[in-house]
Amino acid sequence: MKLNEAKQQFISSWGAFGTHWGINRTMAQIHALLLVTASPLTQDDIMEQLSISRGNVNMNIRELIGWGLVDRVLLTGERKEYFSAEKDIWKVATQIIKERKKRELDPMLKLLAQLEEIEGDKKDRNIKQFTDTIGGIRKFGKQADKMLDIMIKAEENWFMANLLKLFK
Amino acid sequence: MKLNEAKQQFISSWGAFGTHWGINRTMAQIHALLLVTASPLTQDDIMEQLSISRGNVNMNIRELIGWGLVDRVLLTGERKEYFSAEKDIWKVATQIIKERKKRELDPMLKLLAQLEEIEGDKKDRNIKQFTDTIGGIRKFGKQADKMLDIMIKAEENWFMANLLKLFK
DNA sequence: TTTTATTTTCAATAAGTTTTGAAAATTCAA
DNA sequence: TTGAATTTTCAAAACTTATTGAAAATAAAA
Repeated sequence: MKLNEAKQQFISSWGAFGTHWGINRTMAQIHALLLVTASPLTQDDIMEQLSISRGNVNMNIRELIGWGLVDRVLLTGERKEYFSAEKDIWKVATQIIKERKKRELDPMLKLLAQLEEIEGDKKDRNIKQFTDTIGGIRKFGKQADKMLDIMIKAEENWFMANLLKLFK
Repeated sequence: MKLNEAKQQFISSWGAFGTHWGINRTMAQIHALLLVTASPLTQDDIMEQLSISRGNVNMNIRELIGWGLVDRVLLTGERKEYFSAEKDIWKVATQIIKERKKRELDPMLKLLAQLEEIEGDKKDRNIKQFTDTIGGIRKFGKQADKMLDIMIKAEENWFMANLLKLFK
């Protein structure tokens, strides 16, 4: 397999993969393209390589920046903006975990806590089933929350450890 | 808050939550409804409680059965089919992990292995960037794969399952 | 300042996905 | 068998989300 063929395949699969995770195809494809490209790219490069419109690139790039997965890069002497993706997959993963935790898990845990404070006779079969299920989900969610914090910390420490090595 | 209000809220939030995970709103809502309802329900019950069509219930229930999250229940003397959801959230989670691993992670790892076998000079900056990134993602994916297997095993193993209950 | 390059916005439209509902198929009892 | 109850299917319609592209805004150069 040739490099360009392989790139195309990766971009296309990563895009399809994304749709199973509530991420839009194009956003995942742009991310994939930036992941496997050594040098930063401009909006025009991305438009051309993925055959998509300027507006589409612009919106999705900004979304990726919002997720902390892509950075604007300013090349000296260049008028255009360039973009590049974090290549360390652990950093990518912890960044995604951090964001999804904040956007989804945290609000869900808050809601579940409220739902457990239900009025009525705790002996009632229906009420019991409800509070038991909600309680179970909440406990599970809290557990997951803790575990993810540990993963994030581990990655940050690893990063710090490596950063410090540079100064030794 | 009253039971029915709380149920409605849970169903609606669980549905919205699902859309961020590539699951359709209705499927997640049906799952939520079955999770918080003590007794099994018929298609008609679900139609009524969620105000959706018969066809919609039927398709999504079958999808949920395909994911191993919902079971058909036959009540003696009843002509209609009843449906109920697994209520133990750990079992729900491991079931989802198992399925997604099979449907998404395994094929992705297979593809990444192929993409690493690329033709050309390994010293070339572009080729190096590509194989490094793909290799990194693959290593990470394999790691995740192992970790998920451990979680699944833990849940399936009686002793470990009981040990885990201490943390639930 | 004016001009030109570049980025951003957003209404219109295209594409994709979900839902409906009626007809067909199936199941079970009489 | 036949017929009523129930489940399944699937084309068409409704709804949702993504994409385009041209116009407006912004930034840099002349």
